[in-house]
Amino acid sequence: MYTVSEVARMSGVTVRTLHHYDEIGLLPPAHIGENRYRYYGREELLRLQQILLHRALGLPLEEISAILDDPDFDRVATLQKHRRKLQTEAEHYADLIRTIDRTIADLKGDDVMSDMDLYSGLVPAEKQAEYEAWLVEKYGPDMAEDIKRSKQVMADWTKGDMEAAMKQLAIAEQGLANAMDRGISAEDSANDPLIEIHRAWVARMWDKPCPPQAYAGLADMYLSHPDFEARYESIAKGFTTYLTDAMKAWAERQG
Amino acid sequence: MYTVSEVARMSGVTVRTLHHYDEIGLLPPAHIGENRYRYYGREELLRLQQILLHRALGLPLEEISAILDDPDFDRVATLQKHRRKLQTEAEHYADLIRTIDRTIADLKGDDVMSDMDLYSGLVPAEKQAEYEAWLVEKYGPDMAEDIKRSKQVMADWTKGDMEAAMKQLAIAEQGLANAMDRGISAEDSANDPLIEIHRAWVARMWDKPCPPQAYAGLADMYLSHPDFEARYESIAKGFTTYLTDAMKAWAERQG
DNA sequence: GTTGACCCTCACGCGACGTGAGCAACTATC
DNA sequence: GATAGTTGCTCACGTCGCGTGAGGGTCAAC
Repeated sequence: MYTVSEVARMSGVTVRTLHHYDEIGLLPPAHIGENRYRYYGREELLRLQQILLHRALGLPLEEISAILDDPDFDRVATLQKHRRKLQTEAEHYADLIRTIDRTIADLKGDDVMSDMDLYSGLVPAEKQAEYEAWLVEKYGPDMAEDIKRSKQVMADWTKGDMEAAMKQLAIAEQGLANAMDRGISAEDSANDPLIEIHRAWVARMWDKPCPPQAYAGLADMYLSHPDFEARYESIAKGFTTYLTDAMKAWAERQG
Repeated sequence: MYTVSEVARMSGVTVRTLHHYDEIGLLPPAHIGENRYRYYGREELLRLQQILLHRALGLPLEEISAILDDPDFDRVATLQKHRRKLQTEAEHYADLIRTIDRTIADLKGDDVMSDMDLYSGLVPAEKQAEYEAWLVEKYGPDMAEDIKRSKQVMADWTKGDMEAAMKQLAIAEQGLANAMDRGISAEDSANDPLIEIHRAWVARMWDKPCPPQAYAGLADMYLSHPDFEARYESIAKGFTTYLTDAMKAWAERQG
Protein backbone atom coordinates (compact mmCIF):
# COMPACT_ATOMS: atom_id res chain seq x y z
CA MET A 1 0.00 0.00 0.00
CA TYR A 2 1.33 3.35 -1.06
CA THR A 3 0.38 6.87 -0.02
CA VAL A 4 -0.30 9.65 -2.49
CA SER A 5 3.19 11.06 -2.45
CA GLU A 6 4.71 7.63 -2.96
CA VAL A 7 2.55 6.97 -5.97
CA ALA A 8 3.29 10.46 -7.21
CA ARG A 9 7.02 9.85 -7.01
CA MET A 10 6.75 6.52 -8.77
CA SER A 11 4.51 7.64 -11.58
CA GLY A 12 5.66 11.20 -12.07
CA VAL A 13 2.23 12.74 -11.58
CA THR A 14 1.50 15.24 -8.81
CA VAL A 15 -0.43 14.59 -5.62
CA ARG A 16 -3.09 16.97 -6.85
CA THR A 17 -3.50 14.89 -9.95
CA LEU A 18 -4.15 11.82 -7.84
CA HIS A 19 -6.71 13.77 -5.85
CA HIS A 20 -8.28 14.86 -9.09
CA TYR A 21 -8.39 11.35 -10.48
CA ASP A 22 -10.06 10.24 -7.28
CA GLU A 23 -12.55 13.11 -7.44
CA ILE A 24 -13.68 12.25 -10.94
CA GLY A 25 -13.70 8.55 -10.17
CA LEU A 26 -10.96 7.72 -12.62
CA LEU A 27 -8.60 6.23 -10.06
CA PRO A 28 -10.11 5.66 -6.64
CA PRO A 29 -7.64 4.45 -4.00
CA ALA A 30 -7.71 0.81 -2.98
CA HIS A 31 -8.51 1.81 0.58
CA ILE A 32 -9.17 4.93 2.58
CA GLY A 33 -7.92 4.95 6.16
CA GLU A 34 -9.82 6.19 9.18
CA ASN A 35 -7.61 9.25 8.94
CA ARG A 36 -9.01 9.69 5.41
CA TYR A 37 -5.62 8.98 3.88
CA ARG A 38 -5.66 7.46 0.39
CA TYR A 39 -3.85 4.16 0.00
CA TYR A 40 -3.06 2.64 -3.36
CA GLY A 41 -2.07 -0.91 -4.23
CA ARG A 42 -0.48 -2.71 -7.14
CA GLU A 43 -3.80 -2.86 -8.94
CA GLU A 44 -4.07 0.92 -8.87
CA LEU A 45 -0.51 1.37 -10.10
CA LEU A 46 -1.32 -0.73 -13.13
CA ARG A 47 -4.45 1.25 -13.78
CA LEU A 48 -2.51 4.48 -13.43
CA GLN A 49 -0.06 3.24 -16.04
CA GLN A 50 -2.92 2.60 -18.40
CA ILE A 51 -4.33 6.04 -17.67
CA LEU A 52 -1.02 7.73 -18.32
CA LEU A 53 -0.55 5.87 -21.55
CA HIS A 54 -3.92 6.91 -22.86
CA ARG A 55 -3.47 10.43 -21.57
CA ALA A 56 -0.15 10.66 -23.35
CA LEU A 57 -1.97 9.75 -26.52
CA GLY A 58 -4.16 12.77 -25.98
CA LEU A 59 -7.40 11.09 -24.94
CA PRO A 60 -9.64 13.06 -22.56
CA LEU A 61 -9.93 11.62 -19.06
CA GLU A 62 -13.60 10.84 -19.48
CA GLU A 63 -12.89 8.65 -22.47
CA ILE A 64 -10.06 6.95 -20.62
CA SER A 65 -12.52 6.18 -17.87
CA ALA A 66 -14.87 4.61 -20.36
CA ILE A 67 -12.12 2.56 -21.95
CA LEU A 68 -10.76 1.21 -18.70
CA ASP A 69 -14.10 0.59 -17.02
CA ASP A 70 -15.87 -1.10 -19.88
CA PRO A 71 -14.34 -4.53 -20.42
CA ASP A 72 -16.14 -4.79 -23.75
CA PHE A 73 -14.83 -1.45 -24.87
CA ASP A 74 -12.99 -1.81 -28.12
CA ARG A 75 -9.59 -0.39 -27.33
CA VAL A 76 -8.23 -1.10 -30.75
CA ALA A 77 -11.02 0.80 -32.47
CA THR A 78 -10.60 3.74 -30.09
CA LEU A 79 -6.88 3.83 -30.65
CA GLN A 80 -7.34 3.60 -34.39
CA LYS A 81 -9.79 6.45 -34.30
CA HIS A 82 -7.33 8.43 -32.28
CA ARG A 83 -4.55 7.48 -34.64
CA ARG A 84 -6.49 8.95 -37.52
CA LYS A 85 -6.94 12.13 -35.52
CA LEU A 86 -3.22 12.31 -34.90
CA GLN A 87 -2.48 11.64 -38.55
CA THR A 88 -4.57 14.54 -39.72
CA GLU A 89 -2.89 16.64 -37.06
CA ALA A 90 0.48 15.57 -38.44
CA GLU A 91 -0.58 16.47 -41.96
CA HIS A 92 -1.78 19.76 -40.62
CA TYR A 93 1.75 20.36 -39.37
CA ALA A 94 3.16 19.59 -42.80
CA ASP A 95 0.76 22.16 -44.24
CA LEU A 96 1.90 24.67 -41.68
CA ILE A 97 5.52 24.13 -42.59
CA ARG A 98 4.75 24.72 -46.24
CA THR A 99 2.82 27.86 -45.37
CA ILE A 100 5.74 29.14 -43.35
CA ASP A 101 8.08 28.48 -46.27
CA ARG A 102 5.85 30.48 -48.54
CA THR A 103 5.45 33.22 -45.96
CA ILE A 104 9.20 33.56 -45.66
CA ALA A 105 9.47 33.77 -49.41
CA ASP A 106 6.67 36.35 -49.37
CA LEU A 107 8.40 38.49 -46.78
CA LYS A 108 11.52 38.37 -48.90
CA GLY A 109 9.49 39.51 -51.90
CA ASP A 110 10.00 36.35 -53.90
CA ASP A 111 6.38 35.39 -53.91
CA VAL A 112 3.07 37.06 -53.61
CA MET A 113 0.42 35.49 -51.54
CA SER A 114 -3.17 36.46 -51.62
CA ASP A 115 -4.86 37.23 -48.35
CA MET A 116 -6.46 33.84 -48.49
CA ASP A 117 -3.34 31.84 -49.19
CA LEU A 118 -1.78 33.50 -46.18
CA TYR A 119 -3.96 31.27 -44.08
CA SER A 120 -3.54 28.04 -45.94
CA GLY A 121 -2.81 25.31 -43.45
CA LEU A 122 -3.83 27.46 -40.54
CA VAL A 123 -7.45 27.07 -41.40
CA PRO A 124 -9.41 23.85 -41.01
CA ALA A 125 -10.34 22.41 -44.38
CA GLU A 126 -14.06 22.85 -43.91
CA LYS A 127 -13.62 26.52 -43.15
CA GLN A 128 -11.80 26.90 -46.41
CA ALA A 129 -14.61 25.17 -48.22
CA GLU A 130 -17.00 27.62 -46.62
CA TYR A 131 -14.84 30.46 -47.76
CA GLU A 132 -14.81 29.12 -51.30
CA ALA A 133 -18.57 28.84 -51.31
CA TRP A 134 -18.63 32.44 -50.24
CA LEU A 135 -16.27 33.33 -53.07
CA VAL A 136 -18.59 31.72 -55.59
CA GLU A 137 -21.37 33.87 -54.27
CA LYS A 138 -19.30 37.02 -54.45
CA TYR A 139 -17.34 36.70 -57.69
CA GLY A 140 -19.41 34.28 -59.65
CA PRO A 141 -18.58 30.70 -60.61
CA ASP A 142 -15.83 31.53 -63.16
CA MET A 143 -13.36 33.03 -60.75
CA ALA A 144 -14.09 30.37 -58.18
CA GLU A 145 -13.41 27.75 -60.82
CA ASP A 146 -9.90 29.08 -61.29
CA ILE A 147 -9.21 29.03 -57.58
CA LYS A 148 -10.68 25.61 -57.24
CA ARG A 149 -8.64 24.16 -60.10
CA SER A 150 -5.38 25.56 -58.80
CA LYS A 151 -6.06 23.93 -55.47
CA GLN A 152 -6.90 20.67 -57.18
CA VAL A 153 -3.51 20.69 -58.86
CA MET A 154 -1.82 21.33 -55.58
CA ALA A 155 -3.77 18.54 -53.95
CA ASP A 156 -2.66 16.04 -56.58
CA TRP A 157 0.83 17.35 -56.30
CA THR A 158 1.19 16.75 -52.59
CA LYS A 159 -0.48 13.36 -52.35
CA GLY A 160 0.78 9.82 -52.76
CA ASP A 161 4.36 9.37 -53.87
CA MET A 162 5.04 13.03 -53.42
CA GLU A 163 4.28 12.81 -49.72
CA ALA A 164 6.68 9.94 -49.25
CA ALA A 165 9.29 11.78 -51.28
CA MET A 166 8.85 14.90 -49.16
CA LYS A 167 9.34 12.81 -46.06
CA GLN A 168 12.55 11.40 -47.47
CA LEU A 169 13.77 14.88 -48.31
CA ALA A 170 12.83 16.20 -44.89
CA ILE A 171 14.77 13.42 -43.20
CA ALA A 172 17.88 14.18 -45.18
CA GLU A 173 17.64 17.94 -44.78
CA GLN A 174 16.76 17.90 -41.12
CA GLY A 175 19.52 15.41 -40.37
CA LEU A 176 22.11 17.51 -42.17
CA ALA A 177 20.85 20.65 -40.43
CA ASN A 178 21.30 18.86 -37.13
CA ALA A 179 24.84 17.91 -38.14
CA MET A 180 25.49 21.57 -38.86
CA ASP A 181 24.09 22.53 -35.47
CA ARG A 182 26.40 20.04 -33.82
CA GLY A 183 29.36 21.77 -35.40
CA ILE A 184 30.19 19.08 -37.94
CA SER A 185 31.89 20.57 -40.99
CA ALA A 186 30.30 20.45 -44.42
CA GLU A 187 33.28 18.44 -45.68
CA ASP A 188 32.64 15.78 -43.03
CA SER A 189 28.94 15.80 -43.76
CA ALA A 190 29.79 14.92 -47.35
CA ASN A 191 30.46 11.43 -46.00
CA ASP A 192 27.13 11.29 -44.23
CA PRO A 193 24.81 8.74 -45.87
CA LEU A 194 22.15 11.46 -45.68
CA ILE A 195 23.86 13.09 -48.63
CA GLU A 196 23.26 9.89 -50.59
CA ILE A 197 19.66 9.97 -49.49
CA HIS A 198 19.39 13.52 -50.68
CA ARG A 199 20.93 12.68 -54.03
CA ALA A 200 18.62 9.70 -54.37
CA TRP A 201 15.71 12.04 -53.78
CA VAL A 202 16.92 14.33 -56.55
CA ALA A 203 17.22 11.40 -58.91
CA ARG A 204 13.72 10.35 -58.00
CA MET A 205 12.39 13.82 -58.71
CA TRP A 206 14.19 14.03 -62.02
CA ASP A 207 13.20 10.48 -62.81
CA LYS A 208 16.71 9.89 -64.09
CA PRO A 209 20.09 9.25 -62.47
CA CYS A 210 21.98 12.12 -60.89
CA PRO A 211 25.71 11.68 -61.47
CA PRO A 212 28.24 13.62 -59.33
CA GLN A 213 28.68 16.35 -61.91
CA ALA A 214 24.98 16.98 -62.18
CA TYR A 215 24.74 16.98 -58.39
CA ALA A 216 27.42 19.65 -58.13
CA GLY A 217 25.59 21.64 -60.80
CA LEU A 218 22.44 21.40 -58.75
CA ALA A 219 24.33 22.83 -55.78
CA ASP A 220 25.20 25.86 -57.89
CA MET A 221 21.60 26.24 -58.89
CA TYR A 222 20.55 26.17 -55.24
CA LEU A 223 23.01 28.96 -54.59
CA SER A 224 21.93 31.15 -57.48
CA HIS A 225 18.19 30.78 -57.17
CA PRO A 226 16.55 32.80 -54.36
CA ASP A 227 13.64 30.39 -54.04
CA PHE A 228 15.96 27.60 -53.05
CA GLU A 229 17.91 29.88 -50.78
CA ALA A 230 14.73 30.94 -48.99
CA ARG A 231 13.78 27.33 -48.58
CA TYR A 232 17.09 26.21 -47.14
CA GLU A 233 17.58 29.25 -44.98
CA SER A 234 14.19 28.56 -43.47
CA ILE A 235 15.51 25.23 -42.26
CA ALA A 236 18.47 26.82 -40.54
CA LYS A 237 20.52 29.95 -40.94
CA GLY A 238 23.49 29.29 -43.20
CA PHE A 239 22.15 25.93 -44.24
CA THR A 240 22.18 26.85 -47.94
CA THR A 241 25.94 27.16 -48.14
CA TYR A 242 26.40 24.26 -45.74
CA LEU A 243 24.34 21.92 -47.89
CA THR A 244 25.82 23.06 -51.18
CA ASP A 245 29.35 22.76 -49.76
CA ALA A 246 28.61 19.22 -48.65
CA MET A 247 27.06 18.40 -52.03
CA LYS A 248 30.08 19.69 -53.92
CA ALA A 249 32.54 17.96 -51.58
CA TRP A 250 30.68 14.72 -52.14
CA ALA A 251 30.72 15.15 -55.92
CA GLU A 252 34.45 15.88 -55.93
CA ARG A 253 35.21 12.77 -53.92
CA GLN A 254 33.24 10.65 -56.37
CA GLY A 255 34.89 11.73 -59.54
CA MET B 1 -11.45 47.57 -43.95
CA TYR B 2 -13.00 44.33 -42.87
CA THR B 3 -15.59 43.64 -40.19
CA VAL B 4 -15.22 40.85 -37.63
CA SER B 5 -17.14 38.30 -39.63
CA GLU B 6 -15.17 39.08 -42.79
CA VAL B 7 -11.87 38.62 -40.99
CA ALA B 8 -13.28 35.51 -39.39
CA ARG B 9 -14.22 34.07 -42.77
CA MET B 10 -10.83 34.84 -44.25
CA SER B 11 -8.75 33.64 -41.34
CA GLY B 12 -10.86 30.77 -40.10
CA VAL B 13 -11.05 32.00 -36.54
CA THR B 14 -14.38 32.76 -34.90
CA VAL B 15 -15.79 36.17 -34.20
CA ARG B 16 -15.52 35.40 -30.52
CA THR B 17 -11.81 34.82 -30.94
CA LEU B 18 -11.40 38.23 -32.51
CA HIS B 19 -13.32 39.73 -29.61
CA HIS B 20 -11.06 37.86 -27.26
CA TYR B 21 -7.90 39.02 -29.00
CA ASP B 22 -9.16 42.58 -28.78
CA GLU B 23 -10.03 42.16 -25.10
CA ILE B 24 -6.55 41.02 -24.16
CA GLY B 25 -4.93 43.60 -26.42
CA LEU B 26 -3.39 41.04 -28.74
CA LEU B 27 -5.13 42.26 -31.88
CA PRO B 28 -6.90 45.58 -31.54
CA PRO B 29 -8.88 46.63 -34.61
CA ALA B 30 -7.47 49.32 -36.87
CA HIS B 31 -10.51 51.46 -36.16
CA ILE B 32 -13.62 51.38 -34.04
CA GLY B 33 -16.73 52.99 -35.47
CA GLU B 34 -19.16 55.21 -33.63
CA ASN B 35 -21.43 52.21 -33.52
CA ARG B 36 -18.61 50.39 -31.66
CA TYR B 37 -18.06 48.10 -34.64
CA ARG B 38 -14.52 46.72 -35.05
CA TYR B 39 -12.80 47.34 -38.38
CA TYR B 40 -9.60 45.58 -39.43
CA GLY B 41 -7.11 46.38 -42.22
CA ARG B 42 -4.39 44.54 -44.12
CA GLU B 43 -1.93 45.27 -41.31
CA GLU B 44 -4.17 43.47 -38.84
CA LEU B 45 -4.58 40.50 -41.18
CA LEU B 46 -0.83 40.10 -41.29
CA ARG B 47 -0.60 40.35 -37.53
CA LEU B 48 -3.37 37.80 -37.19
CA GLN B 49 -1.44 35.42 -39.38
CA GLN B 50 1.59 35.84 -37.14
CA ILE B 51 -0.62 35.20 -34.13
CA LEU B 52 -2.07 32.05 -35.65
CA LEU B 53 1.36 30.77 -36.58
CA HIS B 54 2.62 31.21 -33.05
CA ARG B 55 -0.56 29.84 -31.59
CA ALA B 56 -0.27 26.76 -33.77
CA LEU B 57 3.07 26.16 -32.09
CA GLY B 58 1.39 26.09 -28.73
CA LEU B 59 2.71 29.41 -27.49
CA PRO B 60 0.47 31.12 -24.94
CA LEU B 61 -1.20 34.28 -26.23
CA GLU B 62 0.59 36.43 -23.69
CA GLU B 63 3.94 35.32 -25.06
CA ILE B 64 2.76 35.92 -28.61
CA SER B 65 1.88 39.45 -27.58
CA ALA B 66 5.37 40.01 -26.21
CA ILE B 67 7.03 38.60 -29.32
CA LEU B 68 4.98 40.61 -31.78
CA ASP B 69 5.19 43.85 -29.84
CA ASP B 70 8.96 43.71 -29.54
CA PRO B 71 10.32 46.29 -32.00
CA ASP B 72 13.42 44.14 -32.49
CA PHE B 73 11.15 41.40 -33.76
CA ASP B 74 12.59 39.78 -36.87
CA ARG B 75 9.74 38.05 -38.63
CA VAL B 76 11.84 35.89 -40.90
CA ALA B 77 14.10 34.70 -38.11
CA THR B 78 11.12 33.98 -35.90
CA LEU B 79 9.41 32.05 -38.66
CA GLN B 80 12.53 30.01 -39.22
CA LYS B 81 12.69 29.19 -35.54
CA HIS B 82 9.03 28.23 -35.63
CA ARG B 83 9.56 26.03 -38.62
CA ARG B 84 12.12 24.01 -36.76
CA LYS B 85 9.84 23.74 -33.75
CA LEU B 86 7.05 22.58 -36.02
CA GLN B 87 9.29 19.95 -37.52
CA THR B 88 10.13 18.50 -34.12
CA GLU B 89 6.45 18.66 -33.20
CA ALA B 90 5.64 16.77 -36.36
CA GLU B 91 8.23 14.18 -35.41
CA HIS B 92 6.64 13.95 -31.99
CA TYR B 93 3.34 13.19 -33.66
CA ALA B 94 5.04 10.55 -35.75
CA ASP B 95 6.36 9.06 -32.50
CA LEU B 96 2.88 9.07 -31.03
CA ILE B 97 1.49 7.36 -34.11
CA ARG B 98 4.17 4.71 -33.95
CA THR B 99 3.46 4.19 -30.26
CA ILE B 100 -0.21 3.76 -31.02
CA ASP B 101 0.58 1.32 -33.81
CA ARG B 102 2.66 -0.72 -31.45
CA THR B 103 0.02 -0.49 -28.75
CA ILE B 104 -2.57 -1.77 -31.19
CA ALA B 105 -0.24 -4.58 -32.19
CA ASP B 106 0.32 -5.29 -28.51
CA LEU B 107 -3.40 -5.45 -27.83
CA LYS B 108 -3.72 -7.83 -30.72
CA GLY B 109 -0.96 -9.95 -29.21
CA ASP B 110 1.44 -9.45 -32.08
CA ASP B 111 4.00 -7.57 -30.12
CA VAL B 112 5.17 -7.06 -26.60
CA MET B 113 6.07 -3.64 -25.39
CA SER B 114 8.12 -2.85 -22.39
CA ASP B 115 6.84 -0.13 -20.15
CA MET B 116 9.83 1.93 -21.07
CA ASP B 117 8.90 1.62 -24.69
CA LEU B 118 5.31 2.33 -23.85
CA TYR B 119 6.23 5.75 -22.59
CA SER B 120 8.99 6.38 -25.07
CA GLY B 121 9.07 9.99 -26.08
CA LEU B 122 6.08 10.82 -23.98
CA VAL B 123 7.66 11.59 -20.62
CA PRO B 124 8.98 15.11 -20.10
CA ALA B 125 12.73 15.20 -19.68
CA GLU B 126 12.68 16.85 -16.28
CA LYS B 127 10.38 14.22 -14.88
CA GLN B 128 12.79 11.59 -16.00
CA ALA B 129 15.63 13.46 -14.34
CA GLU B 130 13.63 13.59 -11.13
CA TYR B 131 12.90 9.94 -11.38
CA GLU B 132 16.52 9.11 -11.90
CA ALA B 133 17.53 11.23 -8.92
CA TRP B 134 15.07 9.27 -6.90
CA LEU B 135 16.48 6.02 -8.21
CA VAL B 136 19.95 7.09 -7.10
CA GLU B 137 18.62 7.80 -3.66
CA LYS B 138 16.82 4.51 -3.41
CA TYR B 139 19.12 2.07 -5.08
CA GLY B 140 22.44 3.81 -4.82
CA PRO B 141 24.38 5.41 -7.63
CA ASP B 142 25.54 2.14 -9.20
CA MET B 143 22.19 0.81 -10.30
CA ALA B 144 20.95 4.19 -11.43
CA GLU B 145 24.08 4.49 -13.50
CA ASP B 146 23.21 1.26 -15.27
CA ILE B 147 19.71 2.44 -16.00
CA LYS B 148 20.99 5.74 -17.27
CA ARG B 149 23.54 4.13 -19.52
CA SER B 150 21.03 1.67 -20.86
CA LYS B 151 18.89 4.57 -21.94
CA GLN B 152 21.84 6.11 -23.67
CA VAL B 153 22.63 2.85 -25.42
CA MET B 154 19.05 2.44 -26.47
CA ALA B 155 19.04 5.93 -27.95
CA ASP B 156 21.65 4.82 -30.45
CA TRP B 157 19.72 1.76 -31.46
CA THR B 158 17.93 1.61 -34.73
CA LYS B 159 14.30 0.64 -34.88
CA GLY B 160 15.36 -2.84 -35.98
CA ASP B 161 17.76 -3.22 -33.07
CA MET B 162 15.07 -2.22 -30.66
CA GLU B 163 12.54 -4.55 -32.14
CA ALA B 164 14.98 -7.43 -32.05
CA ALA B 165 15.85 -6.73 -28.43
CA MET B 166 12.20 -6.48 -27.46
CA LYS B 167 11.46 -9.71 -29.24
CA GLN B 168 14.28 -11.41 -27.35
CA LEU B 169 12.90 -10.15 -24.07
CA ALA B 170 9.38 -11.14 -25.01
CA ILE B 171 10.51 -14.67 -25.89
CA ALA B 172 12.22 -15.10 -22.54
CA GLU B 173 9.39 -13.62 -20.51
CA GLN B 174 6.58 -15.37 -22.33
CA GLY B 175 8.43 -18.68 -22.20
CA LEU B 176 9.02 -18.40 -18.48
CA ALA B 177 5.43 -17.33 -17.90
CA ASN B 178 4.30 -20.41 -19.81
CA ALA B 179 6.57 -22.56 -17.66
CA MET B 180 4.94 -21.05 -14.60
CA ASP B 181 1.50 -21.77 -16.04
CA ARG B 182 2.50 -25.38 -16.66
CA GLY B 183 3.31 -25.71 -12.97
CA ILE B 184 7.06 -25.85 -13.33
CA SER B 185 8.72 -24.54 -10.20
CA ALA B 186 10.86 -21.42 -10.23
CA GLU B 187 13.83 -23.48 -9.09
CA ASP B 188 13.46 -25.74 -12.13
CA SER B 189 13.01 -22.77 -14.43
CA ALA B 190 16.37 -21.53 -13.24
CA ASN B 191 17.82 -24.26 -15.46
CA ASP B 192 15.78 -23.12 -18.43
CA PRO B 193 17.96 -21.58 -21.13
CA LEU B 194 15.38 -18.79 -21.27
CA ILE B 195 16.93 -17.45 -18.07
CA GLU B 196 20.23 -17.18 -19.91
CA ILE B 197 18.45 -15.36 -22.71
CA HIS B 198 16.93 -12.99 -20.21
CA ARG B 199 20.29 -12.35 -18.57
CA ALA B 200 21.86 -11.76 -21.97
CA TRP B 201 19.17 -9.22 -22.68
CA VAL B 202 19.98 -7.42 -19.44
CA ALA B 203 23.68 -7.40 -20.31
CA ARG B 204 22.81 -5.98 -23.70
CA MET B 205 20.73 -3.23 -22.18
CA TRP B 206 23.39 -2.34 -19.64
CA ASP B 207 26.03 -2.60 -22.32
CA LYS B 208 28.23 -4.51 -19.89
CA PRO B 209 28.35 -8.07 -18.52
CA CYS B 210 25.84 -9.10 -15.88
CA PRO B 211 27.52 -11.49 -13.43
CA PRO B 212 25.40 -13.73 -11.17
CA GLN B 213 25.60 -11.37 -8.22
CA ALA B 214 24.44 -8.41 -10.25
CA TYR B 215 21.65 -10.56 -11.69
CA ALA B 216 20.47 -11.46 -8.19
CA GLY B 217 20.65 -7.80 -7.26
CA LEU B 218 18.49 -6.98 -10.24
CA ALA B 219 15.94 -9.51 -9.03
CA ASP B 220 15.76 -7.64 -5.73
CA MET B 221 15.24 -4.41 -7.58
CA TYR B 222 12.41 -5.92 -9.57
CA LEU B 223 10.80 -6.95 -6.31
CA SER B 224 11.21 -3.65 -4.54
CA HIS B 225 10.30 -1.39 -7.41
CA PRO B 226 6.56 -1.21 -8.06
CA ASP B 227 7.04 -0.19 -11.67
CA PHE B 228 8.77 -3.44 -12.42
CA GLU B 229 6.28 -5.35 -10.34
CA ALA B 230 3.41 -3.80 -12.27
CA ARG B 231 5.09 -4.73 -15.51
CA TYR B 232 5.65 -8.37 -14.62
CA GLU B 233 2.29 -8.79 -13.01
CA SER B 234 0.76 -7.59 -16.24
CA ILE B 235 2.36 -10.54 -17.99
CA ALA B 236 0.94 -13.01 -15.52
CA LYS B 237 -0.27 -12.93 -11.97
CA GLY B 238 2.52 -13.95 -9.61
CA PHE B 239 5.10 -13.75 -12.37
CA THR B 240 7.17 -11.18 -10.47
CA THR B 241 8.08 -13.54 -7.66
CA TYR B 242 8.35 -16.46 -10.05
CA LEU B 243 10.85 -14.67 -12.26
CA THR B 244 12.86 -13.23 -9.40
CA ASP B 245 12.95 -16.61 -7.66
CA ALA B 246 14.25 -18.20 -10.84
CA MET B 247 16.80 -15.43 -11.31
CA LYS B 248 18.09 -15.82 -7.76
CA ALA B 249 18.16 -19.62 -8.00
CA TRP B 250 20.17 -19.32 -11.20
CA ALA B 251 22.59 -16.87 -9.59
CA GLU B 252 23.09 -19.15 -6.59
CA ARG B 253 23.82 -22.11 -8.78
CA GLN B 254 26.48 -20.19 -10.66
CA GLY B 255 28.52 -19.17 -7.72
C1' DG C 1 -41.31 49.90 -41.48
C1' DT C 2 -40.25 45.43 -41.16
C1' DT C 3 -37.22 41.67 -41.83
C1' DG C 4 -33.00 39.38 -41.25
C1' DA C 5 -28.22 39.54 -41.03
C1' DC C 6 -24.85 41.47 -38.48
C1' DC C 7 -22.78 43.95 -34.45
C1' DC C 8 -22.15 44.82 -29.43
C1' DT C 9 -21.39 43.70 -24.20
C1' DC C 10 -21.75 40.88 -20.27
C1' DA C 11 -21.00 36.58 -18.11
C1' DC C 12 -20.94 31.72 -17.14
C1' DG C 13 -18.81 27.09 -18.63
C1' DC C 14 -15.09 23.70 -19.64
C1' DG C 15 -10.87 20.49 -18.88
C1' DA C 16 -7.16 19.23 -16.20
C1' DC C 17 -5.30 20.36 -13.03
C1' DG C 18 -2.08 24.53 -10.01
C1' DT C 19 -1.97 26.85 -5.94
C1' DG C 20 -2.63 28.33 -1.61
C1' DA C 21 -5.27 28.29 3.08
C1' DG C 22 -6.24 26.21 7.12
C1' DC C 23 -6.16 22.26 9.78
C1' DA C 24 -5.29 17.08 11.13
C1' DA C 25 -2.04 13.34 11.44
C1' DC C 26 2.12 10.87 11.16
C1' DT C 27 7.40 10.58 12.11
C1' DA C 28 11.76 11.77 14.25
C1' DT C 29 14.39 13.76 17.50
C1' DC C 30 15.47 15.67 21.90
C1' DG D 1 6.21 13.26 25.88
C1' DA D 2 6.97 17.80 23.89
C1' DT D 3 8.27 19.68 19.62
C1' DA D 4 9.25 20.34 14.89
C1' DG D 5 8.95 18.95 10.29
C1' DT D 6 6.75 16.40 6.90
C1' DT D 7 2.77 14.68 4.88
C1' DG D 8 -2.04 14.21 4.64
C1' DC D 9 -6.82 16.13 4.14
C1' DT D 10 -10.64 19.32 2.31
C1' DC D 11 -12.43 23.38 0.35
C1' DA D 12 -12.23 26.63 -3.21
C1' DC D 13 -10.64 29.90 -6.38
C1' DG D 14 -7.30 30.67 -10.58
C1' DT D 15 -5.64 29.39 -15.21
C1' DC D 16 -6.06 29.46 -20.60
C1' DG D 17 -8.46 30.06 -24.84
C1' DC D 18 -12.00 30.49 -26.11
C1' DG D 19 -17.65 28.37 -26.73
C1' DT D 20 -22.11 29.55 -25.98
C1' DG D 21 -25.93 31.74 -25.00
C1' DA D 22 -28.68 36.12 -23.28
C1' DG D 23 -30.23 40.49 -24.21
C1' DG D 24 -30.10 44.25 -27.02
C1' DG D 25 -28.39 47.87 -30.76
C1' DT D 26 -27.26 48.63 -36.06
C1' DC D 27 -27.51 48.22 -40.96
C1' DA D 28 -28.98 47.12 -45.85
C1' DA D 29 -32.71 45.64 -48.44
C1' DC D 30 -37.36 45.09 -49.62
